[in-house]
Amino acid sequence: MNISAASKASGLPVKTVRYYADIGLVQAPSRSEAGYRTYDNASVRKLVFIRRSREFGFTIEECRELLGLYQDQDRTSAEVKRIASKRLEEIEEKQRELQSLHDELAHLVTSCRGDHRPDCPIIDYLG
Amino acid sequence: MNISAASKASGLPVKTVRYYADIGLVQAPSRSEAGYRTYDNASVRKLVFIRRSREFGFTIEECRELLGLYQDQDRTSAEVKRIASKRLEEIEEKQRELQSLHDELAHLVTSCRGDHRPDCPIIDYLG
DNA sequence: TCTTGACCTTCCAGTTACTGGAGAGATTAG
DNA sequence: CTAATCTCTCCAGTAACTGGAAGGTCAAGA
Repeated sequence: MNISAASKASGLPVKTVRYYADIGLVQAPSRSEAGYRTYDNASVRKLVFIRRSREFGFTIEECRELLGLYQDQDRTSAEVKRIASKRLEEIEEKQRELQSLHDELAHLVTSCRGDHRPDCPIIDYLG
Repeated sequence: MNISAASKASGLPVKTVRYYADIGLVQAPSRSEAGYRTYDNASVRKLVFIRRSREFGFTIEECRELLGLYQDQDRTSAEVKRIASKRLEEIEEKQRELQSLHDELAHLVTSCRGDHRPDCPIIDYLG
């Protein structure tokens, strides 16, 4: 499999596939005689694993940890759960932030007439 | 006012106050004989305006626009409302994303026993 | 007067996780 | 044989700062 096939199979852009090997997140792939990267199904599975982890918002370093656990037959589910719970708390924290931001901004937007005149509660609030 | 006083008064780090002038978001402040930046109340008000706008998640470019409107006596509230509504929609979009992420991850975390064994629905889901 | 410590300056580099593009070699279809 | 498509490496840019080094300035106290 050349890189574009691995890209399609994994759902990651070609550039990103290269990048993940550059930073050592995945093993550097073997090369063809011409120097082309070649991928097998196992590599693609790891790339998919990373893509899904990234979609959950895990950082690259967390993906590194998770991938390590994925490949470790002696892992404990406690370790995985710890990392996932941490991410879950971050998500919840972000949700709380966004909620209060939303409420405040929604209130301002509602109370702004949005006409040709300069009076504006949004500007007043910010200034 | 020297930069650290302006920093305290505006609630922005010293580095950020300098940065905002470097990128032309605010006017370059006047300098003392020794080359120290000097700030007045009007500058501080603008910095506060930017800080609040940033807290709402407006980008620097949006802050530039908003600050322009803030200082424009001939602005229309419609223009301000347009920018704020756009941001509000982004927040709502992000909230929806986070909500589905949250639900999925919370479900996985709940169903993971988190013990010493390797079996883990989180890892299974990612892989 | 000297010194110490807190400020201030500029400039450069690093952060996160990619993404875009240039220039050049390889491969494949027609 | 040629044109299109891949692939390679390397460099730079993104957003919005943040950290740190090297060095100048200022005010207070001994």
